Amino acid sequence: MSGRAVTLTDVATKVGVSARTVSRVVNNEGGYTPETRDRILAAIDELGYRPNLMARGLIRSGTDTIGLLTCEMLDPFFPEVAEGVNQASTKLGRTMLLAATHNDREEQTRVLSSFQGLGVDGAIVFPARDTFDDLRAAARAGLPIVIVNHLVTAPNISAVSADIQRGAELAVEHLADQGRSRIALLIESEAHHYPPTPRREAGYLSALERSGLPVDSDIIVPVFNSVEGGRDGLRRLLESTRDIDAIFAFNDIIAIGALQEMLSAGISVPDDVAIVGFDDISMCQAVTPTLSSVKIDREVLGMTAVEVLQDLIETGDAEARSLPVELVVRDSS
Amino acid sequence: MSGRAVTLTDVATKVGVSARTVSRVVNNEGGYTPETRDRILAAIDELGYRPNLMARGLIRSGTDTIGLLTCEMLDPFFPEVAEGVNQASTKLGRTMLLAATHNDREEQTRVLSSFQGLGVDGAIVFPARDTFDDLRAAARAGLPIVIVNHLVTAPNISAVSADIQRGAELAVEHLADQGRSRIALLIESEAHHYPPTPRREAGYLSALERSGLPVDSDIIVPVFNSVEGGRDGLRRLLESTRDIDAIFAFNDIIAIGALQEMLSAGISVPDDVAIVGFDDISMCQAVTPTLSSVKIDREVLGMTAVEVLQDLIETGDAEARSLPVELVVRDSS
DNA sequence: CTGAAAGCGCTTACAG
DNA sequence: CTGAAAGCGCTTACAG
Repeated sequence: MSGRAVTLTDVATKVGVSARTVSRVVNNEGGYTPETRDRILAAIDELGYRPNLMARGLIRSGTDTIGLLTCEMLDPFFPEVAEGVNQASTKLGRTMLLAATHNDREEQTRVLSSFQGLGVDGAIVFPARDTFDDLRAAARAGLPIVIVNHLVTAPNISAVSADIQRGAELAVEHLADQGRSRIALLIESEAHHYPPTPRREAGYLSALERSGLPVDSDIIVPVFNSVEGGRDGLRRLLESTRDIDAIFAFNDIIAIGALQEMLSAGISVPDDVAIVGFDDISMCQAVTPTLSSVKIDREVLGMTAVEVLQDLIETGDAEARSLPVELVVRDSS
Repeated sequence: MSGRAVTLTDVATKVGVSARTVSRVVNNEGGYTPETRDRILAAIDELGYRPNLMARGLIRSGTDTIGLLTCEMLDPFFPEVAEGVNQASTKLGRTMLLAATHNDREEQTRVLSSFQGLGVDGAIVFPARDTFDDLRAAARAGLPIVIVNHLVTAPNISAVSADIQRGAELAVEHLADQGRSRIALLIESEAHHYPPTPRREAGYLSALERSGLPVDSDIIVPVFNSVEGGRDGLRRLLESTRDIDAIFAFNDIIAIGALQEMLSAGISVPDDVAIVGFDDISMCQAVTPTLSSVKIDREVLGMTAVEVLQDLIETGDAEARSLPVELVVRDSS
C-alpha cells in the first residue's frame, strides 16, 4: 500500500548522516550536537518516520508491550479490568495488547503464540479452563505471566486474585445477620471444573457454619452463567421448595435473572426473599430493587496485575497478591 | 528470562538440515520428503519452537494481525463490536490486537504508532474526536484503516456505520404514532463536536417534521453521557416544563438515568411519559419497566468492519458500508 | 561527536 | 528434494 514505509536509513540519507546517528536521536541517547539533532528531528517529521518495532524488538530484550488475554470479552467483569491494565501499562510506557480466548484451549494457545511471536514483554491471563500446564510451558519458554483470579504459581508465573471466598462469606453472613436462615446458593453449573466457584461455595459453607446454620443441598442449585440461567435456577428452586428466605448468587448476572423471576412470581424482595449478587457490576444500580453485591475493584485488580507483571519482568520473580473485597448493601437485602 | 528462545536454526541444527528446510516445513511449502518433515516436526515439538513473528514480519508484507482501536472500553457498546471483530478475524486466520485511546488524540497517536510499528496489516478505528487528519496521515503512510461510525473516506481508508439517523427516526416516529406530541430529546452535550450526535438530532427533527409536530428547543436538552447525566437532564427538563409526554434519549445509559429520575419523581412510565433509548444494551431488559431502544447489531458491525478491512488490505480499495438498525419496543413506550 | 560492521531470526530468490 | 547467500530495519559493541 502506498509503497514502502520510511526507514531510519531514509532519514539518515536525507540529512546526510549515518543511520547510527539517527538511531541515537530517536532513542534520546545523547552524543550529538543540538544542531544535528534538530536537523534529524525535522527530517523525521517531514518524512513521517515511525520506528519499526519489529526490527527493534528483534534486537532488544522487549517491545514495551504487554498482552492481556481474557476468556470472555462480553462478561461485564472484564472491560474494567482491561481499563486498569491499560492505565497502569501506559504509565509504564507500555502498550497493552488485548485478545480473547472464549475459554477455549486451542484459541488460547494460538493467541499466546501470537503474543510471544510479536515479542510482548509479558502477559496477564484470565486462563481458559484446564490450561495451567500450557501456561507453565509458555512461562518456561520465556514469557512472564501473571494469572488473574487463580493463585497458581510456578517459575516465571505469578498471580493476582480478589479474595473471593471472603466475599462470599461477607454476603452470606450479612444475610444470616438479618435473621435469614434458609439461604439458597445459585452456583455456576460448571462449578467443579473451575477454581472461582469452589471458593464461593467454600465461603458460603463457612459462613453458614459460623452462623450456626445447617447446610441443605436441596437449596444449592447449579445454574448456567446468564440472566436466563438465573431465571431458570430460581424456577427449579421454587419447584422443589418454597421454604427459602434469602439467595446468594454466583454473580450479578445470575442474581438479576433470579430477581426478575421472583418479581414475576409475586415474591417480594427483600421482604419475602433477600438476594445478594457478586461482582457489583453497574447494572446492580439500575435494577429495581437495586441489587446488593460483593464489590471487587476491577480497575485496581487490573492495575495490580500490571505491577506484579512488571516485577516479574524486571526481577524474574514476583509474589502473588490477593485483593480485598467489600460488601455493598442495597435494597435487595 | 529462562534464557534465549528457540530459533529456526536451533531446530535445523538438531535435525541436521538447513534453516531453509525447516522454514519450508513450518510454512507448509512442500518440497520435502515426509520423513524429513516428520523429523523436523518432532524436533519443533520437542524444543517448543515458536516462529518469531517479528523476524517474519520484517520480511513479509504483513503479520496476520489487525488492530482494533477503541475510544472507550467501558462503554457497553464496545465489547460486542470487539467480539464481532475477533470472530471475523479469527476466521481469516488473523489475530486481533486491541487498544483503547480514551478519546484522546495523543493516546490515539501513540497506539497507532505502536500498531504500525508492530506491523499490523490494518486497523479498525473508533476515532477520537477531531482526528480524521491523523488517520488520513497514517493511511497515507501505508496503514489500511476502517473507521467505525463515521462515513469518512480517503485513500486507503474506508468506513462502516450503522444508519443512526434512520434509527432516531424510527424511535421518534414510533412515539409520534402513539399520539405523543411533546417529545423531548436528551442529547449528549458535546453534540456539536462529534458526528454521531448530529445524526440522531437530524433523525429526531426529520421525524417530527414528517409527523407534523413542531420543534421546541426548550425540550432539547444537552446532557452528559452517563446515568447521572440522564438523571440530571431530566431534572432540568422538569424544572423548565412538565409538558412532555415522551423522551428520546441519546443512548440507553442516559435513558436509564432519566427513567430512574422519572420513577422517583412519581411520573408513570409509559402512561405519563414514554421513553426510548438507543443502542439496545443488555441492561434494557433488566430495568423496570424494560426499556425500548434502537438496536444496532454490534457483533455484525464488528464483523462487517473486518470484511471491509480485508478488502482494503487485499485490493487497496473498499466501499464504505452502512448497516440497518431496528426498533425494539418494550414496556417503556 | 560520529560512523562502519555485525547480527537479531526469519524469508526470498537462486542454484543445484 | 535441499542448501548457501542476501537482506528486512534496526541496535549493539567498537573504533576514531
